[in-house]
Amino acid sequence: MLNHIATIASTRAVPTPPPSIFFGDERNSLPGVAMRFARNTEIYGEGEPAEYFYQVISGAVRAYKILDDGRRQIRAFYLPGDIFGLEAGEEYASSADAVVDAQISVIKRSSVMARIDQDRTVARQLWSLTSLELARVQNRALLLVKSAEERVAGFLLEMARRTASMTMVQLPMSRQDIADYLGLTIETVSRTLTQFENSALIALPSSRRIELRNRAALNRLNS
Amino acid sequence: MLNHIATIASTRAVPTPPPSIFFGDERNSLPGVAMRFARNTEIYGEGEPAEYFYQVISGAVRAYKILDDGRRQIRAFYLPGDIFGLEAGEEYASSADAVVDAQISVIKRSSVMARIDQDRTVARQLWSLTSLELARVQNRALLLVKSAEERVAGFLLEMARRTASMTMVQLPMSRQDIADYLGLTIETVSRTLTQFENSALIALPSSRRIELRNRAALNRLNS
DNA sequence: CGTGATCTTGAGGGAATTCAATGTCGGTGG
DNA sequence: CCACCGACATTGAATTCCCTCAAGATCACG
Repeated sequence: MLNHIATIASTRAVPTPPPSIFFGDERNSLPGVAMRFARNTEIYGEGEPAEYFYQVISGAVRAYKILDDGRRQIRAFYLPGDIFGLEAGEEYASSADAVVDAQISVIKRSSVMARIDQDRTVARQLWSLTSLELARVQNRALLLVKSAEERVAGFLLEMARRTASMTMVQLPMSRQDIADYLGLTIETVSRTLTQFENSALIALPSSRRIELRNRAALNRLNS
Repeated sequence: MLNHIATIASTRAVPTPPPSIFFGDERNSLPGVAMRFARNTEIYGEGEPAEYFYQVISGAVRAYKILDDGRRQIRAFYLPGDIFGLEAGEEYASSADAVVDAQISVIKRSSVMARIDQDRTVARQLWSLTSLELARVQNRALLLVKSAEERVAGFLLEMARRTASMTMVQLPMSRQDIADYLGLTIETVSRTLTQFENSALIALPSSRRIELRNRAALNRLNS
């Protein structure tokens, strides 16, 4: 929708130095091309030929699917270091766009596939990464059968873990994004967060900054 | 829980002749060893070292996870022809047991991995199969954010497609299994089915046999 | 300082769960 | 053969949790 031309410097702390290589070992790596995507711009669309693999350098990406009735399901958030768009099939199964202005390393799928024959570790990495993605989706599916409290607690803990921050989580995404990721409404997400605040599980210095004040209790909710 | 010793012949029609090979092409296949698992017996447990890959020959298998509070989430049902237990990591991420008495073809993971170096198609197949599993889980996650009607309709259509039966679906699993798969209660599943019956979308000659009488309407619910 | 986007809060309603009772089916033993 | 038994399934009534609709509040930005 909105294509901000200006490039906004990401203020979120990058937890791990994003590797500049996609596949292979250090001696024999496949470098990607860095690209910039403005906030809310599409990276690829569902059903398009899967010609590229991607890795987040900075910013954040969401993969999503729009249902026939207009509802949106966010399938994943990708943060710096995360690889996405790894399709074994010929087409992307989801759409992806930038949550905030993002730097993305892009590599041609065909060049990775060509490397498979020479470098056996590449094939193994493709499998590993897909398997990791599978585990992530299984975990989200687990969230989706739980109560709103459990879902939000699980989300906060996941974000804290992935940004490697012990207590302070800086969210790049809106409440609507969180709601569409957790299968809840924006109001329920908001209410649950204020409830957590009232119970002193978290503090909310601003709507996008969340301080985890009682990890043990949150973990208990995560059951 | 119950370990029936007697082997009950599966009465469910096998939709596709289950292939006897796991990996590689026809000339160069890796055969598995056929094993029998009685109803409700465990095939592997979550956290155990992933030493084998499996393929269903006959019967049905469920992969599941037990939550801390005792709830059970069924992550997948595997039917004849389906391959499961394909872990890239060292441990199984779910438990698996036989829904009904089942014949399972078992192959050592290490023997498959050894074949990778000689046969490049094996690596590709491992990736492909994991990617297929990923797509299946994404689809289930999509179901989990929908209404009870939509979930049950989606489940029926999925089962019809996978058993390649146009109208009559023979369910190997109980209502509780379906409920744990769809993230609903057993009562809601039952109520939704009778509602479908009253609306003439399905017929229920017995609780485990379901005739799809109005696919178009079911598809519409699947939105 | 105004404006639109985002977020929070409130009230009411609805869908699914919970709790409880009844019904049905298949297998087994009298 | 049929009557009983346990497992499984259906149905009903009450409750709960989350959604919907609506109104304010807050924030970012021009």
